[in-house]
Amino acid sequence: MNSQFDNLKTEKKERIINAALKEFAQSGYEKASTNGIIKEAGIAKGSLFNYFNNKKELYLFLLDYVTKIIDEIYSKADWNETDFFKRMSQIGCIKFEIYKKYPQAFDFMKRAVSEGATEVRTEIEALIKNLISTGLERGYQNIDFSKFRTDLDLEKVTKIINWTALGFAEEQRDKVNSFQDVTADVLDEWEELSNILKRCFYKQEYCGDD
Amino acid sequence: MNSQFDNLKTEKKERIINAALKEFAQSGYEKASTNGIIKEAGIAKGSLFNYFNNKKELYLFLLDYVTKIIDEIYSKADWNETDFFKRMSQIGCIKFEIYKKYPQAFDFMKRAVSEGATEVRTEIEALIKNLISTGLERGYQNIDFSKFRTDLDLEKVTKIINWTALGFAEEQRDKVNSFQDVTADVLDEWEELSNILKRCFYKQEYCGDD
Amino acid sequence: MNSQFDNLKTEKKERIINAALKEFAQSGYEKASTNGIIKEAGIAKGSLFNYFNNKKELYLFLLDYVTKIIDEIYSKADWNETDFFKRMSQIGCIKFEIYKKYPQAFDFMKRAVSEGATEVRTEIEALIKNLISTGLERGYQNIDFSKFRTDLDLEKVTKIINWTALGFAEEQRDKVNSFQDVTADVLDEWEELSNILKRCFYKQEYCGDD
Amino acid sequence: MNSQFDNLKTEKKERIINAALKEFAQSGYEKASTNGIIKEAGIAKGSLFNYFNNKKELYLFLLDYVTKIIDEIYSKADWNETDFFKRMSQIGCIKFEIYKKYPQAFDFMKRAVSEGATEVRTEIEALIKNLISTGLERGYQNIDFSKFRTDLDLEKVTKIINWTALGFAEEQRDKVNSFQDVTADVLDEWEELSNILKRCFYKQEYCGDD
DNA sequence: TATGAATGAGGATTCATTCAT
DNA sequence: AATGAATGAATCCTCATTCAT
Repeated sequence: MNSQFDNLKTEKKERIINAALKEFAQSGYEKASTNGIIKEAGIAKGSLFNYFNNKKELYLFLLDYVTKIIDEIYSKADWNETDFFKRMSQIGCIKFEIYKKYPQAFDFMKRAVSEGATEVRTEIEALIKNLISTGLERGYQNIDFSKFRTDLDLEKVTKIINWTALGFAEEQRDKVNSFQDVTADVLDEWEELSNILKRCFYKQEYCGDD
Repeated sequence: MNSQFDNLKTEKKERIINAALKEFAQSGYEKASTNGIIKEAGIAKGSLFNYFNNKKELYLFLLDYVTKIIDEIYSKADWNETDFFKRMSQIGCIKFEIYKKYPQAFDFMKRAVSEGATEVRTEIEALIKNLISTGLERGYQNIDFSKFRTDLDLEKVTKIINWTALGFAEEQRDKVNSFQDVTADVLDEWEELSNILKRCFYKQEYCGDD
Repeated sequence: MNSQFDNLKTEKKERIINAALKEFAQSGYEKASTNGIIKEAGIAKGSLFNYFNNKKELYLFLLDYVTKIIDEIYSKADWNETDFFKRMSQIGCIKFEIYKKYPQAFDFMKRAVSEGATEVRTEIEALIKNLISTGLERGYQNIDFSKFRTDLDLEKVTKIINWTALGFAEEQRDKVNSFQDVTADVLDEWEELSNILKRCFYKQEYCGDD
Repeated sequence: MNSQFDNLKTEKKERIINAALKEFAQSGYEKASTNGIIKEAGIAKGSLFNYFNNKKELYLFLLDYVTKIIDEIYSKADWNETDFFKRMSQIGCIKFEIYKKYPQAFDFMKRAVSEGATEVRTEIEALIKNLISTGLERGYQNIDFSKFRTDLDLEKVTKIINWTALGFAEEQRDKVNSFQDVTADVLDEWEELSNILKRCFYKQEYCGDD
């Protein structure tokens, strides 16, 4: 079980976690090599299987680990900000900060989303579903929806905005591939998109560009 | 070569193609088992390698096969329709029709897009690049962009619409997972989204829900 | 059986024989590909197995074929020449002539001698033994052994000469590898070796260099 | 690498080495079956590939192994012996002793010399070239060539003697095939050949049969 | 008689997992 | 608790041989 793994020194634990995240992120579940992990982590073959009974258990542990990191995003957000677009920008920035801190975790998660291995797909999908639902729930907390035009279906409008944000994020990710160089440019471009959306979906008095 | 495969009876060819599409869609390139394919297709171990010299060649053949199916979409579209949203609906419907005819091909393509295997990634990326460029080119052919508001950046606006369409399609796919039962409902829902977008992005005189 | 093969047109027979000789010479028994043979010969897969029940039978047929070619060597020699060294030179020259006519047969034979495949080794060894014994028997026919010194064991002396000839031939083969460019030089060098041997093993009155 | 293999118990290492030598000697590089080796050695399928990454590496290891055995021959010879024939006899005897100790190694080497597999041919040829050059160099070390007649080309004379020795060795090997029973007889026969050669090639004062 | 598609045993190699130390 | 050698099922692929046409 994990009790044995938990009792390890923090440094060793991190070494193992990072080695495993990296390997799974690079190669996907099935192709990831336990040999690669133990080599990178500098531990013995048997040890890995002492800590985690098998590959799947290790993968699921990591899935749980990154979930906690994602939770960090939400715990850091300023839930008093009531403007929908400002909240989105804020969360985007925090995501980015955390990415710089735990890059492997993000690469792992990115890979997990498109993971095809039947052995773990179910768990990943459940996690994603959960993440999305609680994410939306928390993401919409304290938002002042009264700024939106009342002649448009609010649910649909927020969907359009979310899809736009998602599409934009995807586009940026494809463009940079490693989040190293992105900063102000990306934010500026998002600002422009935000303004278009605001002008369309907000009541006229809230359309100011600030 | 494929000459031997081409000479097979249509029924057998389809059995093999579908078995392979299914296996690759489920497991990805590397983990897909040729054993699984021949078992599902009901052919002998060696036969598959008579038809295709190796796994990669088989995969590339399938990639070509689905490309042709995608081309079918465009060849069936009415390129005289100048309204952006009507064109999108039309292509969406055709896509859907073809999906019902070749469901595995779509799952295969979906998987291919996020395929990580280095052995075939180059080919996939080339194909995608080609698909996107000719796709956009053809997709925007004859569109009357003068209907759009001139005070908004047209490029960004079309991006928002495309992301919305993509996000909506994804949502529907996740919802139904097998496209068996969806029809009018989906179209109605898209119509509603379309109307919101039209009201926001078209000049006022074109916002009629026609 | 071979009756079916025998009834083939000469041209086709030769095409098949040469293709097979070439393939076996290049790749050895086990690694030789029946596919390679039928492709080179321009016949159908099944045909080869109509003519010869299996790979081994084909190989054995070729072994027999080249044996007949070797017999040609002896049938062409001038058996009235009684000088041991002149006879050797003569046979060497004839060998060389025939090599130029049937190069594949020689390459095949060369490869056969060092063939390791257990499936055919027995037959090859029997053939070689037979070739050597009848070869020696015929090679020594009509030779005037009275020219040799009587104080040396004749059997041993002829052995030494044969080993020298063999060693020399081997050396030349390694040097040229394809018998294309060898001619006078080789003969001259052999002449020199012959003279040394003559001076040692012939009675003094026969040591003249011609 | 070989570190894992090196750490094995001597008995197991020898079992594997001998099994592999035997298989490669019998079947040649390409046709040699790793299955055959592991079966003969009594180890698991995967183990062989733990010790040696692949077939080629195993083969190259064996090539190195037999080279060391050959070096043993030279390290045991008495390099103060200046008589050419005595030196040859001596090395011949040592070779024979070692053959009795490592029969498979000799069969392996014999096969290697005529190995056709392109995958290992380069390495074999390099080894042979090295073996021959250092072999000749060491073999002729301290030899008193002044014993030879000066009216004969020394280079050619030594060649004749070497070819004779080689031919004789080959003859003996073919005769006994397992070297179990040969001893004094062979030496006696070689002595007789030596005497003939000495009487022909040495200056008269050194022809004593001692 | 000639064909070539179909077969399947066998090839080398990989890798998660076990277990004696 | 930690180790790493041993395992063997599963991987893709080859090829001599068969057999229906």
